[in-house]
Amino acid sequence: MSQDLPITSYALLGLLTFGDELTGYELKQRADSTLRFYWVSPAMSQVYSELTRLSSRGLVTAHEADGRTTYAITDAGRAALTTWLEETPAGFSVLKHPVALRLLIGHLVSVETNVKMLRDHVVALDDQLAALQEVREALRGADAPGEAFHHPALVADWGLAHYGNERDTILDLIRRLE
Amino acid sequence: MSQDLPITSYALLGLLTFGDELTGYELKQRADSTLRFYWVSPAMSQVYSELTRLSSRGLVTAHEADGRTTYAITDAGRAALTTWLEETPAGFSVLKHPVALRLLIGHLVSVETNVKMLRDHVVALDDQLAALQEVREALRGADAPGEAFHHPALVADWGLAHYGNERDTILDLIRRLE
DNA sequence: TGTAGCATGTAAGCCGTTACATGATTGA
DNA sequence: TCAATCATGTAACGGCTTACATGCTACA
Repeated sequence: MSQDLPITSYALLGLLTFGDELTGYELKQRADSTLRFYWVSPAMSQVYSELTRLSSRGLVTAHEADGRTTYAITDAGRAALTTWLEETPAGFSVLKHPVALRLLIGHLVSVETNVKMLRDHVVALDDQLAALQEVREALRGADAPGEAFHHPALVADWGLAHYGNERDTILDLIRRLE
Repeated sequence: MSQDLPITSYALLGLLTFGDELTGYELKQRADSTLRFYWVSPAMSQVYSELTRLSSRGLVTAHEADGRTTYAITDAGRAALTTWLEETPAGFSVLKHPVALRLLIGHLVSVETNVKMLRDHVVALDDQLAALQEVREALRGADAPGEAFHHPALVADWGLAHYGNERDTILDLIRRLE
């Protein structure tokens, strides 16, 4: 039955479980607005190739109209996702944090260089938080337990806490460096 | 001069700035004990190939003795690292969090399945925290400002805060799900 | 005596990115 | 009319992993 797929492929398939039918282009937009905070937003070209793969396995169906192709998840797709969720362990998260990596070897540069990097990162975190806050707001109205966007809302709250905590931690580090 | 390298290559080079000379095998162990919390711990085979690359660019020198080859950073290596730190922007962190991704589509499975996944993740976080705590303890004695392991200690504290905060957030999510 | 750790690599292959290419539609 | 957005791909390539291979040393 369903051989396993790269996680990104399951992720894209998962974005099709919210009741609508999307083009590759739209799926990429959805990935940009949600997936990128906890996973990665795959390149446009990868979205198309994953859709081709999912389609070849019968996990999505393609519908063509006016030169655009929309994709919908199939029953087999939903089943594959469900068994993936139920039967494979999640595995630990991977954090690739260039700021932490650079601070690790901060002895090579001046305190000011390190502090500047951290301050810039706080600004980037503020941007990230603002973007995520917008996503969170968009879910209001359907985010109660049992409603369509309950889980996305939980994850968005998680993300807000995550990036907010990181902001606090960085501000603390700046104080310790100065 | 120094073309740029993949970040992992800079990371490994950075691990050689703490005053000693390591074999590929030992470098991998150092990566496992520090780098993996904020970046990735490259596969053994990649450590060797990165060392070959760094060596071919004159950023490290190899010394052979008793069938083991140790590597030391060169002045050119230190210079390349410093300009990298000073002149290229850090870029934002990438988080690949399978637990968050799975929770996003948690509507496909039961509350119990979601809660179990989160509980398992808390256990994994505890392991991670314990390992990082050990690393942090090993730095005591040379972690004051100006001392050799000041920056690694700062980053370790960051990591402890990071994973500790995540633990709290997950416990909160479990409460909201139940 | 055999297993675990030390030590060093090669080869194949996948995931994912960037660069390249094309064309329609909409709005300034 | 020109730029931005929508829409869909192909090709090349790099980074990184897994699997495969080899051999030595220390220890239970």
